[in-house]
Amino acid sequence: MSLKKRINEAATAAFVAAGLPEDTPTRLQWSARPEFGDMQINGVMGAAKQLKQNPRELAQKIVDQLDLEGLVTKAEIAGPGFINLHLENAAIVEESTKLLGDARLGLEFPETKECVVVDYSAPNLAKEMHVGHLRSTIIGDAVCRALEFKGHKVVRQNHIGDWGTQFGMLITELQQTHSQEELDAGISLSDLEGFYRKSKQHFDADPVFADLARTNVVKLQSGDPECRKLWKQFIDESLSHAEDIYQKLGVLLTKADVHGESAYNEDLKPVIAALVEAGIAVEDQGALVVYLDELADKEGNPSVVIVQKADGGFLYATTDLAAIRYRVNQLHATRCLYFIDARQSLHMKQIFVIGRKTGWVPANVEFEHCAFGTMMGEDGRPFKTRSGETIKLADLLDEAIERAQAVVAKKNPNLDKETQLEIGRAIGVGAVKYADLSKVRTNDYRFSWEAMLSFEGNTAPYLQYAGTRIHSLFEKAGEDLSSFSGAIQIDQPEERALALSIQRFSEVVDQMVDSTMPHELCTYLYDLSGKFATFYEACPVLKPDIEPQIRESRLALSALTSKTLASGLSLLGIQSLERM
RNA sequence: GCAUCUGUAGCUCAGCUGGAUAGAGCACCUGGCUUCGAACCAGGUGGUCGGGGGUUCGAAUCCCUCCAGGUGCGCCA
Repeated sequence: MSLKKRINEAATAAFVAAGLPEDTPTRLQWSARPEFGDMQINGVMGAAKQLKQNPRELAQKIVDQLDLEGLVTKAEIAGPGFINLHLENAAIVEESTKLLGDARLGLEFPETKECVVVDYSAPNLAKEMHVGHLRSTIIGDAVCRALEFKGHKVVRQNHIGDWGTQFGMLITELQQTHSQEELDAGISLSDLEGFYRKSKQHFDADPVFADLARTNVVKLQSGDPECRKLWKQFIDESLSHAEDIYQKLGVLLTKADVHGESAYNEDLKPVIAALVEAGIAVEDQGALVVYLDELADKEGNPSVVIVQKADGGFLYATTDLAAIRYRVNQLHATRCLYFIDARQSLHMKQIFVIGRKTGWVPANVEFEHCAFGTMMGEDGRPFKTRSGETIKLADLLDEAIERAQAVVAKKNPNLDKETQLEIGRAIGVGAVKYADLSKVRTNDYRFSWEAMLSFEGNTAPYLQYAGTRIHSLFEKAGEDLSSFSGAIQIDQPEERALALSIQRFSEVVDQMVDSTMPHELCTYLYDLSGKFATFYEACPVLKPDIEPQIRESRLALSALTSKTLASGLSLLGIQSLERM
């Protein structure tokens, strides 16, 4: 159990002993300022208010009951009723030593293991992946990693857009640009984006083409073998492009995680039938719609969802409902996360409400829309090229990598070319991912090459750099970083601050697993790296006049920092480096 | 019109379920490399937390209202 949890248990016990109900929040937190000690209990004032007691007197009663022998040197009452705690160095040492030998760095396994279905990335396969897919892919992936590390079962779902009217257009384009022999042999498209553009142009300009396209949609959806074959080829081709991107990004999605819109085709009619039978969907102007009083506005107008078009066609609401059933019934989800653009908030709410109304979603299964904002360019408007086109993800990553490689070549010209390129990749990709992950995901975020690759402040390179310094330290010391263990002692304030920062890792991961907000981990890792930089500056390790036990202790603290940093980065899907 | 999100230092952003004197980075200024990696560190300048009310021991945080901006809103996904 972590230091904080142990102290919190003691605080709760003292609350109870002082006559407070067991569920009174202690509001134990790390102190905002050093003069307030290491931790502070803030819950006394609130409790005193409820019981109409004098907060300082209540605080005194609690302090009298507080049994923190061996953990805390003093507990003092301050201000209107804060209790400030000063931790015992020995306790910090003991806890740090434990963490050094613990691969999970203090993170406990969950009381109940959940099955978390995570919907993320979900590119539309009609087009090439662009920057709009980046946030879902990166943030979703990081949350999956954290959930798995915590010990939950994670089922990734790449809900790709592989079904819909535009595929009729694409199939027709394929037929017109490829001979039958080529089509039989299997297609290869180097420029998916251009291919889509051309087919769209033909569709708009050529009525004959457009008719063929519409016919092909119908044929495709009714299972025509030739259309299905071409469609399948196009999907495979398009998917392999996406997989190249995943590979480059270091994202864990594979083909096995793909479960696209087309997979729900068979269940669309049953979904509609069930909605109608339950009286939830009703006819309106030829279409089938669902009215939701649960989402009515202030005047009482219900929210409306169309689940089937007047022409009998289905919409993405229908597909999403089928996906809900699949995730609950087939995947046995206990928690479902959707990493989808914030602009779809209303849609997601509607789908979830319908899932509850129909009883498809049991009360004990959670559904959460993990929304994120739009990626903006440096001008504060949606991120586009100068000519107004969306930016391909492949191009964005290539540019990031090139820029990073240039910096590596400049900063560290001694490295051989191959290593420079390798490191540049890790830094460039890491910088792009971290820039995104480190912002609160629900807000729009401004993409800036300058801020991202200046490598200063709260950036991936800063964290990676901290890691390389530790590797370098161990190399110089002639010790093995990964297996190092040594007695820790705490004398200097910088050592103490570093050790305390390390204690927080497990609670931050817990917090991130709960909130699905990776920026919380980023903020923490940046703080940790900063604490290390300060320590590294103030506390020499290998200098000749350093006593052996100090050297050992500082090496141990460094090794522990390295472990924590590397674990944190890996949860974010960012590579740690030994040199850069 | 309705719904929803946002407004914090010149810029980019944190601020956890209300907690003490609102924090970082960039930029700017002052220091620190003949020995552990200076892609770094120490320090400084800089804020009516959009405006106004309210709730209370205490508000950037909760409630109301106004202002400004973004996004969404029945047959695309």
